[in-house]
Amino acid sequence: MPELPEVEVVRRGLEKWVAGTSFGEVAVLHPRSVRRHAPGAADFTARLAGRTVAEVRRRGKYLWLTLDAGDAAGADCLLVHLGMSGQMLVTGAGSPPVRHLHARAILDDDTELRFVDQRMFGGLLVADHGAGLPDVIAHIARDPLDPAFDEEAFHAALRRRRSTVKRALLDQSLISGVGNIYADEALWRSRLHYDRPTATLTRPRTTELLGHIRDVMNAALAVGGTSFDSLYVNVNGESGYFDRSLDAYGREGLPCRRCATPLRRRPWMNRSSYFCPRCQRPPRPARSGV
DNA sequence: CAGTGGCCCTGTCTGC
DNA sequence: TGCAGACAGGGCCACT
Repeated sequence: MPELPEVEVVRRGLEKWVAGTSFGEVAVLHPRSVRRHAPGAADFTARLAGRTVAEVRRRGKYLWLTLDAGDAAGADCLLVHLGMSGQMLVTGAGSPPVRHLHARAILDDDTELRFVDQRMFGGLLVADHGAGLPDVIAHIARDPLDPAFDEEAFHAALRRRRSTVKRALLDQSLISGVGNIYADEALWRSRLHYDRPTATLTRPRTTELLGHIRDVMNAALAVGGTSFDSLYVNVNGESGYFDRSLDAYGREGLPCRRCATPLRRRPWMNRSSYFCPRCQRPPRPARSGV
Protein backbone atom coordinates (compact mmCIF):
# COMPACT_ATOMS: atom_id res chain seq x y z
CA MET A 1 0.00 0.00 0.00
CA PRO A 2 2.79 2.41 -0.44
CA GLU A 3 1.34 5.56 -1.95
CA LEU A 4 3.03 8.90 -2.38
CA PRO A 5 3.85 9.63 1.30
CA GLU A 6 5.27 6.16 1.89
CA VAL A 7 7.34 6.28 -1.29
CA GLU A 8 8.61 9.72 -0.32
CA VAL A 9 9.70 8.39 3.07
CA VAL A 10 11.66 5.70 1.25
CA ARG A 11 13.10 8.25 -1.18
CA ARG A 12 14.39 10.36 1.70
CA GLY A 13 15.96 7.33 3.30
CA LEU A 14 17.71 6.36 0.10
CA GLU A 15 18.87 9.91 -0.43
CA LYS A 16 20.44 9.85 2.99
CA TRP A 17 22.02 6.40 2.86
CA VAL A 18 22.61 5.63 -0.80
CA ALA A 19 23.30 8.87 -2.70
CA GLY A 20 27.00 9.13 -3.47
CA THR A 21 27.69 5.43 -3.00
CA SER A 22 28.76 3.03 -5.76
CA PHE A 23 27.35 -0.33 -6.77
CA GLY A 24 29.53 -3.36 -6.25
CA GLU A 25 28.15 -6.84 -6.80
CA VAL A 26 24.47 -6.89 -7.83
CA ALA A 27 22.34 -10.04 -7.62
CA VAL A 28 18.82 -10.76 -8.84
CA LEU A 29 17.33 -13.57 -6.74
CA HIS A 30 13.90 -13.65 -8.34
CA PRO A 31 13.50 -12.90 -12.05
CA ARG A 32 9.98 -11.57 -11.62
CA SER A 33 11.31 -8.54 -9.77
CA VAL A 34 13.08 -7.37 -12.91
CA ARG A 35 10.36 -8.44 -15.37
CA ARG A 36 10.03 -4.87 -16.62
CA HIS A 37 13.71 -4.80 -17.49
CA ALA A 38 13.27 -6.11 -21.03
CA PRO A 39 16.91 -7.19 -21.71
CA GLY A 40 16.81 -9.54 -18.72
CA ALA A 41 18.39 -10.03 -15.32
CA ALA A 42 21.98 -10.42 -16.53
CA ASP A 43 21.80 -7.11 -18.38
CA PHE A 44 20.21 -5.50 -15.32
CA THR A 45 23.07 -6.43 -13.01
CA ALA A 46 25.72 -5.58 -15.60
CA ARG A 47 24.35 -2.10 -16.11
CA LEU A 48 24.47 -1.29 -12.40
CA ALA A 49 27.84 -2.70 -11.40
CA GLY A 50 30.43 0.00 -10.80
CA ARG A 51 27.98 2.87 -11.17
CA THR A 52 27.67 5.70 -8.65
CA VAL A 53 24.31 6.98 -7.43
CA ALA A 54 23.87 10.70 -7.99
CA GLU A 55 20.35 11.65 -6.92
CA VAL A 56 17.21 9.92 -5.68
CA ARG A 57 14.06 11.28 -7.28
CA ARG A 58 10.38 10.53 -7.21
CA ARG A 59 7.23 11.10 -9.19
CA GLY A 60 4.00 9.74 -7.75
CA LYS A 61 4.69 6.20 -6.57
CA TYR A 62 7.80 5.74 -8.69
CA LEU A 63 11.27 6.51 -7.45
CA TRP A 64 14.60 6.32 -9.20
CA LEU A 65 18.31 6.53 -8.48
CA THR A 66 20.09 8.53 -11.15
CA LEU A 67 23.47 7.07 -12.07
CA ASP A 68 26.67 8.86 -12.95
CA ALA A 69 27.55 9.20 -16.62
CA GLY A 70 29.96 6.25 -16.55
CA ASP A 71 30.76 5.87 -20.21
CA ALA A 72 29.09 7.75 -23.05
CA ALA A 73 26.04 5.51 -22.82
CA GLY A 74 23.72 8.38 -21.97
CA ALA A 75 21.73 9.11 -18.83
CA ASP A 76 20.15 6.18 -17.07
CA CYS A 77 18.80 5.28 -13.67
CA LEU A 78 17.59 2.48 -11.43
CA LEU A 79 13.80 2.79 -11.46
CA VAL A 80 11.82 1.32 -8.58
CA HIS A 81 8.13 0.67 -8.03
CA LEU A 82 7.16 -0.82 -4.67
CA GLY A 83 3.83 -2.19 -5.87
CA MET A 84 1.81 -3.37 -2.89
CA SER A 85 4.46 -4.75 -0.61
CA GLY A 86 7.86 -3.80 -1.99
CA GLN A 87 10.57 -2.58 0.38
CA MET A 88 13.91 -0.94 -0.30
CA LEU A 89 16.05 -1.73 2.71
CA VAL A 90 19.52 -0.56 3.62
CA THR A 91 21.50 -2.94 5.83
CA GLY A 92 25.07 -3.77 6.59
CA ALA A 93 26.83 -5.92 3.98
CA GLY A 94 26.56 -9.59 4.87
CA SER A 95 23.34 -9.32 6.87
CA PRO A 96 21.44 -12.60 6.98
CA PRO A 97 19.01 -13.15 4.11
CA VAL A 98 15.31 -12.60 4.74
CA ARG A 99 12.17 -14.09 3.25
CA HIS A 100 11.08 -12.53 -0.07
CA LEU A 101 14.48 -11.01 -0.72
CA HIS A 102 14.42 -10.71 -4.51
CA ALA A 103 17.41 -8.50 -5.33
CA ARG A 104 20.42 -7.10 -3.52
CA ALA A 105 23.40 -4.92 -4.23
CA ILE A 106 26.58 -4.19 -2.35
CA LEU A 107 27.31 -0.48 -2.02
CA ASP A 108 30.79 0.83 -1.20
CA ASP A 109 31.79 -2.63 0.13
CA ASP A 110 30.08 -2.16 3.49
CA THR A 111 26.41 -1.53 2.80
CA GLU A 112 23.70 -3.68 1.26
CA LEU A 113 20.71 -2.35 -0.65
CA ARG A 114 17.85 -4.84 -0.74
CA PHE A 115 14.59 -5.21 -2.61
CA VAL A 116 12.14 -7.30 -0.59
CA ASP A 117 8.63 -7.91 -1.90
CA GLN A 118 6.11 -10.41 -0.61
CA ARG A 119 3.34 -9.96 -3.18
CA MET A 120 5.63 -9.29 -6.12
CA PHE A 121 3.67 -6.47 -7.66
CA GLY A 122 6.72 -4.26 -7.40
CA GLY A 123 9.78 -4.25 -9.58
CA LEU A 124 13.11 -2.80 -10.59
CA LEU A 125 14.57 -1.85 -13.94
CA VAL A 126 17.38 0.18 -15.40
CA ALA A 127 15.80 2.88 -17.54
CA ASP A 128 17.08 5.59 -19.81
CA HIS A 129 16.03 9.04 -18.86
CA GLY A 130 15.77 12.16 -20.87
CA ALA A 131 14.21 15.35 -19.57
CA GLY A 132 14.47 14.60 -15.86
CA LEU A 133 12.12 11.61 -16.11
CA PRO A 134 12.75 7.97 -16.98
CA ASP A 135 11.39 7.29 -20.48
CA VAL A 136 9.23 4.37 -19.37
CA ILE A 137 7.21 6.55 -16.99
CA ALA A 138 6.69 9.45 -19.35
CA HIS A 139 2.95 8.81 -19.10
CA ILE A 140 2.89 9.30 -15.32
CA ALA A 141 1.42 12.69 -14.45
CA ARG A 142 2.98 15.09 -11.96
CA ASP A 143 1.88 14.47 -8.39
CA PRO A 144 0.01 16.92 -6.15
CA LEU A 145 3.13 17.74 -4.09
CA ASP A 146 5.06 18.68 -7.23
CA PRO A 147 5.33 22.50 -7.38
CA ALA A 148 4.81 22.28 -11.15
CA PHE A 149 1.52 20.39 -10.82
CA ASP A 150 -0.91 22.14 -13.18
CA GLU A 151 -4.14 22.55 -11.27
CA GLU A 152 -5.92 24.31 -14.11
CA ALA A 153 -5.10 21.51 -16.56
CA PHE A 154 -6.15 18.91 -13.99
CA HIS A 155 -9.52 20.58 -13.53
CA ALA A 156 -10.02 20.86 -17.29
CA ALA A 157 -9.22 17.14 -17.67
CA LEU A 158 -11.75 16.26 -14.98
CA ARG A 159 -14.44 18.28 -16.72
CA ARG A 160 -13.69 16.59 -20.03
CA ARG A 161 -13.82 13.09 -18.59
CA ARG A 162 -16.88 10.92 -18.64
CA SER A 163 -15.84 9.10 -15.52
CA THR A 164 -16.14 9.25 -11.75
CA VAL A 165 -14.01 11.08 -9.24
CA LYS A 166 -12.29 8.19 -7.45
CA ARG A 167 -11.45 6.51 -10.73
CA ALA A 168 -9.87 9.75 -11.87
CA LEU A 169 -7.86 10.12 -8.65
CA LEU A 170 -6.41 6.65 -9.15
CA ASP A 171 -5.56 7.32 -12.81
CA GLN A 172 -1.82 7.95 -12.66
CA SER A 173 -1.85 9.63 -16.06
CA LEU A 174 -4.10 12.37 -14.63
CA ILE A 175 -2.62 12.82 -11.16
CA SER A 176 -0.03 10.49 -9.67
CA GLY A 177 0.74 9.23 -6.20
CA VAL A 178 -2.86 8.77 -5.02
CA GLY A 179 -3.88 5.21 -4.16
CA ASN A 180 -6.92 3.66 -2.54
CA ILE A 181 -6.18 4.86 0.99
CA TYR A 182 -5.48 8.53 0.32
CA ALA A 183 -8.27 8.69 -2.28
CA ASP A 184 -10.80 7.61 0.36
CA GLU A 185 -9.31 9.97 2.93
CA ALA A 186 -9.35 12.99 0.60
CA LEU A 187 -12.90 12.21 -0.58
CA TRP A 188 -14.09 11.93 3.02
CA ARG A 189 -12.49 15.26 3.89
CA SER A 190 -14.07 16.78 0.77
CA ARG A 191 -17.50 15.25 1.49
CA LEU A 192 -17.47 13.78 -2.00
CA HIS A 193 -18.93 10.40 -2.94
CA TYR A 194 -16.53 8.19 -4.89
CA ASP A 195 -19.00 7.80 -7.75
CA ARG A 196 -19.49 11.51 -8.32
CA PRO A 197 -19.07 12.21 -12.05
CA THR A 198 -15.91 14.24 -12.64
CA ALA A 199 -17.72 16.49 -15.12
CA THR A 200 -19.87 17.88 -12.30
CA LEU A 201 -16.95 19.21 -10.27
CA THR A 202 -16.73 22.98 -10.16
CA ARG A 203 -13.41 24.78 -10.08
CA PRO A 204 -13.68 25.50 -6.33
CA ARG A 205 -14.54 21.84 -5.66
CA THR A 206 -11.44 20.71 -7.54
CA THR A 207 -9.32 23.19 -5.60
CA GLU A 208 -10.79 21.96 -2.33
CA LEU A 209 -10.24 18.33 -3.25
CA LEU A 210 -6.62 18.96 -4.22
CA GLY A 211 -6.12 20.85 -0.97
CA HIS A 212 -7.37 17.88 1.01
CA ILE A 213 -5.19 15.48 -0.96
CA ARG A 214 -2.13 17.60 -0.17
CA ASP A 215 -3.11 18.04 3.48
CA VAL A 216 -3.65 14.34 4.14
CA MET A 217 -0.46 13.40 2.32
CA ASN A 218 1.60 15.97 4.19
CA ALA A 219 0.13 14.84 7.49
CA ALA A 220 1.04 11.24 6.69
CA LEU A 221 4.52 12.26 5.61
CA ALA A 222 5.07 14.01 8.91
CA VAL A 223 4.62 10.74 10.83
CA GLY A 224 6.46 8.44 8.47
CA GLY A 225 3.54 7.23 6.32
CA THR A 226 0.79 4.66 6.82
CA SER A 227 1.52 1.08 7.90
CA PHE A 228 -0.97 -1.60 8.85
CA ASP A 229 1.64 -4.27 9.31
CA SER A 230 5.28 -4.88 8.58
CA LEU A 231 4.74 -4.76 4.81
CA TYR A 232 5.41 -1.09 4.43
CA VAL A 233 8.54 0.17 6.16
CA ASN A 234 11.20 2.79 5.59
CA VAL A 235 14.72 1.90 4.50
CA ASN A 236 15.59 1.03 8.10
CA GLY A 237 12.66 -1.34 8.43
CA GLU A 238 10.53 0.96 10.61
CA SER A 239 6.78 1.49 10.25
CA GLY A 240 4.93 4.80 10.01
CA TYR A 241 2.10 5.87 12.27
CA PHE A 242 -0.51 7.48 10.04
CA ASP A 243 -2.86 4.49 10.28
CA ARG A 244 -3.92 5.92 13.65
CA SER A 245 -5.05 9.11 11.94
CA LEU A 246 -7.16 7.65 9.15
CA ASP A 247 -10.72 8.98 9.07
CA ALA A 248 -12.25 6.72 6.43
CA TYR A 249 -10.07 3.90 5.14
CA GLY A 250 -10.56 0.63 7.02
CA ARG A 251 -13.21 2.10 9.34
CA GLU A 252 -16.27 0.13 8.22
CA GLY A 253 -18.97 0.24 10.91
CA LEU A 254 -17.08 2.79 13.02
CA PRO A 255 -18.64 6.21 13.62
CA CYS A 256 -17.87 9.03 11.20
CA ARG A 257 -15.67 11.54 13.02
CA ARG A 258 -17.89 14.36 11.76
CA CYS A 259 -21.43 13.05 12.15
CA ALA A 260 -21.14 9.71 14.02
CA THR A 261 -22.94 7.78 11.26
CA PRO A 262 -21.35 4.35 10.84
CA LEU A 263 -19.04 4.29 7.85
CA ARG A 264 -19.66 1.85 5.04
CA ARG A 265 -17.49 -0.26 2.80
CA ARG A 266 -18.44 -0.98 -0.78
CA PRO A 267 -16.70 -3.39 -3.15
CA TRP A 268 -15.33 -1.21 -5.90
CA MET A 269 -13.07 -2.11 -8.81
CA ASN A 270 -11.71 -5.25 -7.15
CA ARG A 271 -10.97 -3.29 -3.99
CA SER A 272 -12.95 -1.35 -1.40
CA SER A 273 -14.27 2.15 -0.94
CA TYR A 274 -14.89 3.45 2.57
CA PHE A 275 -17.23 6.41 2.99
CA CYS A 276 -19.76 8.10 5.22
CA PRO A 277 -23.27 7.54 3.84
CA ARG A 278 -24.41 10.84 5.35
CA CYS A 279 -21.51 13.19 4.64
CA GLN A 280 -20.78 11.72 1.23
CA ARG A 281 -24.11 11.42 -0.54
CA PRO A 282 -24.24 9.38 -3.74
CA PRO A 283 -24.75 11.40 -6.91
CA ARG A 284 -28.19 11.53 -8.43
CA PRO A 285 -28.51 9.01 -11.25
CA ALA A 286 -28.02 10.64 -14.64
CA ARG A 287 -31.33 11.33 -16.34
CA SER A 288 -31.51 10.48 -19.99
CA GLY A 289 -32.99 12.85 -22.53
CA VAL A 290 -32.27 16.00 -20.55
C1' DC B 1 -9.53 7.36 -28.49
C1' DA B 2 -11.53 7.05 -23.94
C1' DG B 3 -13.07 4.15 -20.70
C1' DT B 4 -13.54 -0.37 -18.45
C1' DG B 5 -12.50 -4.77 -16.52
C1' DG B 6 -9.33 -8.79 -15.88
C1' DC B 7 -5.26 -10.36 -14.19
C1' DC B 8 -0.91 -10.88 -11.82
C1' DC B 9 0.93 -12.50 -6.81
C1' DT B 10 1.18 -14.31 -1.71
C1' DG B 11 -0.13 -14.40 3.06
C1' DT B 12 -3.68 -13.94 6.42
C1' DC B 13 -8.06 -14.41 8.07
C1' DT B 14 -12.86 -16.17 8.23
C1' DG B 15 -16.46 -19.43 7.71
C1' DC B 16 -18.23 -23.98 6.83
C1' DT C 1 -8.65 -29.79 11.69
C1' DG C 2 -8.70 -28.64 6.92
C1' DC C 3 -9.84 -26.50 3.09
C1' DA C 4 -11.99 -22.96 0.12
C1' DG C 5 -12.74 -18.36 -0.63
C1' DA C 6 -12.34 -13.41 0.35
C1' DC C 7 -9.31 -9.77 0.73
C1' DA C 8 -5.35 -6.67 0.29
C1' DG C 9 -4.51 -3.65 -4.67
C1' DG C 10 -1.10 -0.76 -8.54
C1' DG C 11 -0.45 -0.94 -13.08
C1' DC C 12 -0.49 -2.98 -17.46
C1' DC C 13 -3.03 -4.59 -21.26
C1' DA C 14 -6.77 -6.32 -23.99
C1' DC C 15 -11.12 -5.27 -25.28
C1' DT C 16 -15.38 -2.40 -26.30
